Amino acid sequence: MTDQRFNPLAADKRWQKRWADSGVFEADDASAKPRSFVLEMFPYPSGRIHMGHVRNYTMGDVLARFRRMQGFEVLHPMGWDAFGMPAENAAMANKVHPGEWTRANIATMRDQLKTLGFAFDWSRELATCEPDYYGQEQALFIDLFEGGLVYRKESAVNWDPVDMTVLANEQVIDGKGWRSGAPVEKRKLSQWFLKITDFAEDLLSGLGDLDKWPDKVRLMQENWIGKSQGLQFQFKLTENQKDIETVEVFSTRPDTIFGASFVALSADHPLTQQLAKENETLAAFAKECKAGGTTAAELETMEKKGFDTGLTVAHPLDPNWQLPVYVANFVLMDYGTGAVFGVPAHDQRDLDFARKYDLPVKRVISDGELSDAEFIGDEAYTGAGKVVNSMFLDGMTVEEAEKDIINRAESQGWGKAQTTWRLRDWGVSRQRYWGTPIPIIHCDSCGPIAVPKDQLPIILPEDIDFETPGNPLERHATWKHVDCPKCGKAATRETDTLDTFVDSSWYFLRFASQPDDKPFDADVVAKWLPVTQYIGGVEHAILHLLYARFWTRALASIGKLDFTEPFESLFTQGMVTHETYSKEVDGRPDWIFPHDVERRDGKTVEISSGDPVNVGPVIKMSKAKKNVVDPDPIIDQYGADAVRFFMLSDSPPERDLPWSEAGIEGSWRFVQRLWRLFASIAENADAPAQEDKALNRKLHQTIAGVAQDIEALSFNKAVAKIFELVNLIEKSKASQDRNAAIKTLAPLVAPMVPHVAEEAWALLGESEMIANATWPAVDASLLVEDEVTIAIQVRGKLRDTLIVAKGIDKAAMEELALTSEKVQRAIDGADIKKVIVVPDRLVNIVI
RNA sequence: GCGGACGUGGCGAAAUGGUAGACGCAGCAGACUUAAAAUCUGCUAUCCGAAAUGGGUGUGCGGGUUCGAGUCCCGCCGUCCGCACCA
Repeated sequence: MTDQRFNPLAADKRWQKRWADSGVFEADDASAKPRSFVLEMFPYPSGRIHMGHVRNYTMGDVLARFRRMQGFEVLHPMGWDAFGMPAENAAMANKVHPGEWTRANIATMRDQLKTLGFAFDWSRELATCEPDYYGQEQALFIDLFEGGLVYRKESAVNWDPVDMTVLANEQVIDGKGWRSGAPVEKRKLSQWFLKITDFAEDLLSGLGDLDKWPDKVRLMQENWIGKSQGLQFQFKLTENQKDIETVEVFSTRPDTIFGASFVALSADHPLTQQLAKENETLAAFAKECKAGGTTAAELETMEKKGFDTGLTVAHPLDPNWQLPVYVANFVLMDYGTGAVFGVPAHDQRDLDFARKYDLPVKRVISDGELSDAEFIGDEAYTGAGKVVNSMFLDGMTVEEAEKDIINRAESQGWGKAQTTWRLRDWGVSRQRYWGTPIPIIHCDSCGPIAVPKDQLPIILPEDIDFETPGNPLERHATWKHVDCPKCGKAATRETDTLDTFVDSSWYFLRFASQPDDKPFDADVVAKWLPVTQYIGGVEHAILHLLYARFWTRALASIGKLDFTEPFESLFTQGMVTHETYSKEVDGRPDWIFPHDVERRDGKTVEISSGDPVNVGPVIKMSKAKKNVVDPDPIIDQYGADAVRFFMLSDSPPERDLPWSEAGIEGSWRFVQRLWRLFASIAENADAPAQEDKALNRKLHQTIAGVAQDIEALSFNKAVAKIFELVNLIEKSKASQDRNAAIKTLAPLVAPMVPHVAEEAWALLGESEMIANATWPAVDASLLVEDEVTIAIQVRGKLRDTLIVAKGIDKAAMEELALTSEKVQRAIDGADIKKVIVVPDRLVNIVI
């Protein structure tokens, strides 16, 4: 006698233990089977798992289990992206050591993941904050350093002048430090950079081969890398400024050179700095440009301001034409040459600037509709057209003029074709404790030198304090004081740590192979990599994915790997979103968890205090804004399978999923429905051998359809197909065909709801675990229908539907359509002009 | 500001340019039950209509291409993601 209901409380634990004890999900490096490396982006151990994690890992798990059933040797690992700022914030707020906090979070989250029954190979678990990981990362850094891919340069950071500390962009709110509230300044520090720009061309062209990546991600990366070709040339100053005679500019639109009305310099430009020494107002303006944060969004949305230096330059094609030279806050020293020429008629930013400082606006590109003297109002014309008002360029298209002017500049020797990139080198220095120490020693005599590899790992000191802001490594009494490994004199360690994006740029290699004495074994890595299917949030579309692609190339370039693309196929899932709730405290929002909020009398209030709360927009779940939902109580109530199934149903996986509790009940009922079906076989053991052809057909269509949908990660469609099958099975009369369909259903649902599937498999007398079962075979002859329903339209409007034999000829379809009473009524005696017949689909009668 | 996406019933959604709303949730009505839960059956875009295998409207808004547009093109609006020190 079987239980009427499936009891997940007992069953989940039992099967999770059996999977763990038997080691079924441990990947075998030596396997002869075809391989599949299924990887979900590893989580930051922020404290507890939230629904976004559950969605991400459920998707990967379904694919991993499905691939195993198809006969692949599957690598499906899990680990922890364990360095980062929140641990330091926790240390400051709660006086707990970042390591202790992080490791406790990992333990909690590991337990939570285990209750969901994911088919992870836990034997390969890793955490980036442990010396056995970051020590190997230090070795890789040294390899890159010795390979000439690491260098040091000055770069600006957000500086909090009150807390005397470097702030992350996230910690700058409206231009002020998040703790101190003091206006943030830009400060230059000497920092470590990786030469990602050496690979710009290759990272760009490599996108062309990533045909299993979403187009949108490739496009975003392409735009980010931002290759542009243009003209670089010099404007001669009409009066020399000491040793500076020219201003070098770069433009992607040299065709508009006759529309130039000013030259603008960055505040950091050498000429600006020289002039500022003797001009206090300019010095003050340059300083003002340094105020505020460092983000692109901030730079581009701030008010465009300029300072007239009083200098002029000569136009390269007309020595009598002089242009004023401004210093402008929107010109970046990092891009191009740090100086531009402004063409107000054809660039919005330049136009805003020209209107503000009353500079000439001369149209040099015309779309042909208007006269040459056409007016430019508040909108720059950035479209295509013919060149006008430009002497020898007149009448050319934009493209022709670009080519012509570049050829002319090169042959006359005043400029040259130049390719520039938006992509900048990767600054990896962080002035923080909780990260990988950069393995460099600074010696007064020898300069910065790499730590010898036999002295790795350089371990973070444990005895640190967060009482005072700033980098604890810098303040530590002894840690940084070492002898120079080269000359033996007293020297100091680098106290910057690595950007955590470095940690996530090679963890997939370490999952494939984790020897004690080196970062990875290239031969073993070659067996698993590239990652067959990578799954993660679209918010990583640019930075993480680009850095990982770069890191793989960098290692390949120094002979450590023999492939360049780490991720063969990429899927960017949508985020699980939720409203945010907050109360205002000291003018800043104090975030509140959804479970601490309820609706009372149409108002949203905090449960504990009854205070009304601000209801914010529906955005991705994040610990920072506390709009997270914890899966634990839901798993306790409904079991892992219902939670997993719910994450897969309904919403297409690439779309955002607004969290709602309502649907979980439905998933719970479905799990119970499955269980009753499985149990019903035993009760119908002596079922008659009646044929149910419709059911068999549906079964095989479902096997094929679900496999296709899982491969495309369209889980919501697979779920819908399973519902249709289950609906049909339930309507089917008890028979052997019905029993056979139910038995085949078990492996079909096993990747999604593995616990109830295992339980059913055992109930149906199987001794082997369903985790080791194979995917059911499809009888192709049952896939094709022999009848189809066709639509009959009159002037594109549906008037009737007919059931016809599949594959009947066009003439027969047309004849049938015309005999329909409803169609005749719709035609109402009018002349038939045309009849369109689409075989097995529809007939459209045009009158 | 720049780059990328998304927008279809009360809700999550489906639909190689070819019957819009499959499938699920919620809801309503009924069956079973002393009762409830669970389960089962039916209905459920919207308007007109007592109803109809009656008709009109309908995929964010405005145009266009096509025999035919949720799908393709142009222009808007709204929302979300990223913007290099959040991960």
